[in-house]
Amino acid sequence: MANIEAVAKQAGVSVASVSRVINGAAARADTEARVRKAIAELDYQPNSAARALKVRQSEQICLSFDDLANPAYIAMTRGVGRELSATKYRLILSSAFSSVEEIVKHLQTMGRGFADGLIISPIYSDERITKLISALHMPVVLVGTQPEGLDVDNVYVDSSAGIAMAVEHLIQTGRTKIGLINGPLSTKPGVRRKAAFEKAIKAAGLKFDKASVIQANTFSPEAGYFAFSEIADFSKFDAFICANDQLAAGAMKFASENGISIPGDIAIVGIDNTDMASLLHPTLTSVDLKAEERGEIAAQLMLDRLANPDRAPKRITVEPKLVIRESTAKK
Amino acid sequence: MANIEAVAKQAGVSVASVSRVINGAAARADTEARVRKAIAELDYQPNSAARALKVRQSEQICLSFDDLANPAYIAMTRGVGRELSATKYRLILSSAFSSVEEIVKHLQTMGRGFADGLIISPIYSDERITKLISALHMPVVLVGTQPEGLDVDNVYVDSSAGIAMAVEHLIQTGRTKIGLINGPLSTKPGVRRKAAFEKAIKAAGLKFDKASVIQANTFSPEAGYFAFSEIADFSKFDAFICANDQLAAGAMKFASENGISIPGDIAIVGIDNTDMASLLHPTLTSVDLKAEERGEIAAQLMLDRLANPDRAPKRITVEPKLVIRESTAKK
DNA sequence: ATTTGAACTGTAAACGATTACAGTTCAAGC
DNA sequence: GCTTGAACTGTAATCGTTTACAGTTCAAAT
Repeated sequence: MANIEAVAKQAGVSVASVSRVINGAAARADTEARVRKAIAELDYQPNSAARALKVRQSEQICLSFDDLANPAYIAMTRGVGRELSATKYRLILSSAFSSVEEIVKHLQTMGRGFADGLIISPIYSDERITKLISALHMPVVLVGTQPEGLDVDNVYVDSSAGIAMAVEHLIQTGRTKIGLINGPLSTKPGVRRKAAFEKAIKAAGLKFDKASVIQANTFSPEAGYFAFSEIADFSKFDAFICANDQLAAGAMKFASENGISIPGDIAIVGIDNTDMASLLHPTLTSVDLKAEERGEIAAQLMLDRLANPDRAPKRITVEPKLVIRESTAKK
Repeated sequence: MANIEAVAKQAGVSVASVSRVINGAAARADTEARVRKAIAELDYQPNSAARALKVRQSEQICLSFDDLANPAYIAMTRGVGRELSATKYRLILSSAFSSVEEIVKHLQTMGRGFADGLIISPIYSDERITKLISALHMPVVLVGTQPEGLDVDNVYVDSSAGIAMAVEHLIQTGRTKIGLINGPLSTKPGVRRKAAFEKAIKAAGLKFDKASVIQANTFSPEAGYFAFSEIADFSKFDAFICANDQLAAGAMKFASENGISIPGDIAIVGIDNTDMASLLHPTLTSVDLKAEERGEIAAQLMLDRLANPDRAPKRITVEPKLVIRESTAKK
């Protein structure tokens, strides 16, 4: 494969001139023409490793999250990808972590300068992760709740506000016996949603009952199905908020198989407003946490930070939005 | 940031020794200990660009496909990612192409050696792409139908056989007036599914009517919904095969909104057997094209090829499987 | 024709690793 | 203590770029 020296020789100029033509610096018209011709003749492509070594930039941005099966993260990836596609930066994906160990290991290999920046949306909270992130010699944008002692660019969505909206909406449509199908408490969203739910219930003037929170052990449809199947007495409830749409979909499946009418007997609201929400039957009321938009914003923050390394960390807050559909129609 | 020379100085050895310790070559126990100590003290991480330049390997594999919104590709990504996660290779994602132009442009920048291999699953067929792939100085694994004149590693699923299974199943459950909601004819799957459908209908002894093929203009739920909404006379049909699950989901939504009973009036079978198939109402019979498995196999082929650059191209065929659910229950 | 300064070009030194090759150390066997 | 060969270590060249700096060209102004 031809290198820059071969091109220079072919064009009868110096390597410096070739480099300048490639990188758009000024050159005499005929110099440029000869270089371009030589490049075409030799089918030359600059070596990106050599360039990265010299200019100390990889032109790659790494996106890291925990669960490639979760549509919310896919949406986020789409947002990041779209924002990056018009730039020189490439998107590297690191995902499918099953444990905190793997995340830590991954973050450790991050230090090798193969990426210019890291956009990370961790759902597990662990001190080691916090420590490693702050030791990273690289710009970091954190999507999600910022842990204690970390001060990096951050895009945040107030999911508590979203849950409050959901509770309010359920009350307005005549429900008072509201439950929560929550995700695992080992995750940050799990912890936060539970707290937000309790707060919202109390704020609405209802009394909070611990038994109204049902823990699923993953954020999957299967877990939602199982959670519903474990409920002994559905008469205690007239509505459920589910910690994400997938749990909601699973729960609705159990309901339809077991003659529980939605929204007649039980209203359901999901979280994330993923594509499936409008395809389920009945269509699913869901709190849109704007994953795609958060991805876009994260990418913008990263690009901004890369252009401007010394500015103070920013935090951008995204407002959730309740999208009302059939699954919470008035009784 | 410390480099290998700083480590060497700190440890009182040569850079060569440091490099050898890092890369696992033999060293005296006390040399190794001192190097490791220095590495820890300086928080040293080898520079991957320098390494890539010298050893002529980027340790990155690029996965490229057209539509990040399509769950089938997400599943494929999961397969590739899982297979790669135990290796030294990182996964780069290139996606969200909207046009052939973008794909071509992308493939052109591919030549720069930032990846050691390319796994590509193109849905648009275009001569330029074929040409560029064969001009690529890099191992390529193609997921999908291999175009004329390309001879690279290939993982292939016989979707025609899958469609034949679907037709057969529909006939067995008492349907004879079968339609196809097809994807765009500008894509390879669109073209192939149409041909496969016609062939399967004839093979089953039914007579093929051109009007039974309805063209959607994307592979999305919206397009499926719209396709169904354009059907003037549903009495001409008692079943539809949809070119993917998303089209099927959209069609089913239209049906449920318009009092068309599934499977009572119309049976539906999807293609891809994505996660949503079992969550829809009724649950969706679907032809599993094994996207995740194809991703795994593609990654294996790539790793094998990287370890063994001179072997002849292989083609691996995956068998589709019909997963029967409620949407095609007997009348 | 000469001056002048802008515009361009070439030389050579980096960037940070790997590795061939030659030189050194070291334990074992005498 | 000496020889021997294996095991280890260090020197220095190399990978393919970019870019500071010095040198050259060239058109316009005198």
